[in-house]
Amino acid sequence: MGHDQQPIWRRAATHTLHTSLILKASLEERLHESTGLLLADNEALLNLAATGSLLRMSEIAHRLVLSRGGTTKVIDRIEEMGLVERHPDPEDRRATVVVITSAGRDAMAAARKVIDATLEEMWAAHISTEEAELMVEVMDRVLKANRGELE
Amino acid sequence: MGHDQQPIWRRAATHTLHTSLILKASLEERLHESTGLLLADNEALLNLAATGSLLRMSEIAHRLVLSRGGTTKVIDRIEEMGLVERHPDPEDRRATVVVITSAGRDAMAAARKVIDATLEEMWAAHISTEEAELMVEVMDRVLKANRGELE
DNA sequence: CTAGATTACTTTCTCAGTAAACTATATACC
DNA sequence: GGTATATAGTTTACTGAGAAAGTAATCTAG
Repeated sequence: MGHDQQPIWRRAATHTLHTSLILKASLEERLHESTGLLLADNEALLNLAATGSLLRMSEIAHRLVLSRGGTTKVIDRIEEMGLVERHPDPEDRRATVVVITSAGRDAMAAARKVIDATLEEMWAAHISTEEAELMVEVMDRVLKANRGELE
Repeated sequence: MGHDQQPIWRRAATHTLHTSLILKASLEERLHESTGLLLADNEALLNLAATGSLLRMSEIAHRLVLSRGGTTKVIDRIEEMGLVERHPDPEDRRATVVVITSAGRDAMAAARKVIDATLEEMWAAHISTEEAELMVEVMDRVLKANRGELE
């Protein structure tokens, strides 16, 4: 019943975790349904586009906070769809560089539309600009403080 | 590099999602390592303890935002550990009620310690009381607005 | 009172992701 | 230069969770 007064920070954490769970699931579902992409696929494309279109596998793994094996599968998946290409790195023959294709850029744009529409409906519509600014600040602080927790 | 000015609400969403991802992974890892429980197992115990120690499978599924099949497995797991017991519901023989055992209450207390320690270190230490209060309010608003997104 | 629909739970199949073993290349030390 | 160690990526075995089919019990209509 309502008689357990929880510390405010625990309530903040559980509410945030729970909201993220629901939001992420909805994003994943709508994105997958309309583009065939998973959120991780889209993240990979976004990172590629934001960095001169070219990244090593290990750098992608790091940016997506994903294991190396998991990254192999993400790239397998979107390479199969023609959204990226793998090329050997001439400077280090152990490495593979991944390059986004123009189909990849198109897919990314389509994904952005779906994600933004969902985010506006489920998230932005209920949060003021000031609140959003504070959330960015706070989340950024927490993130920086825990950098290295998950490498 | 930094020339893509994103809308603040998208940045708020991605930061929140990313922070939640890291926090949840750390919680899961530390909890599992020190008690053998998964977060979902702990959630099930918490819900049982908070409601007279007794719930139906379907009610647990609903509270954990988990599929029915997933719930069967959560309860299988913690029943195996002796933390809960399944009993037939005398009022409806299709149903199963789950009851927390005293070992379950002990496990719950141990889990709370680990979780709170982690939360204090990774979360509470970097957020003020006012910020936490605002986060609860905002997350609650978003949650309520999207009630029913994921049933 | 009994045939069909619904509800509660479990089982099976599949999938995304991790961890550890494996292959190939690169670097360090002697 | 040659052996040991480290690094990049892939492969394999496993795990947690979802979806759909399966089983059993209950409810509803006629």
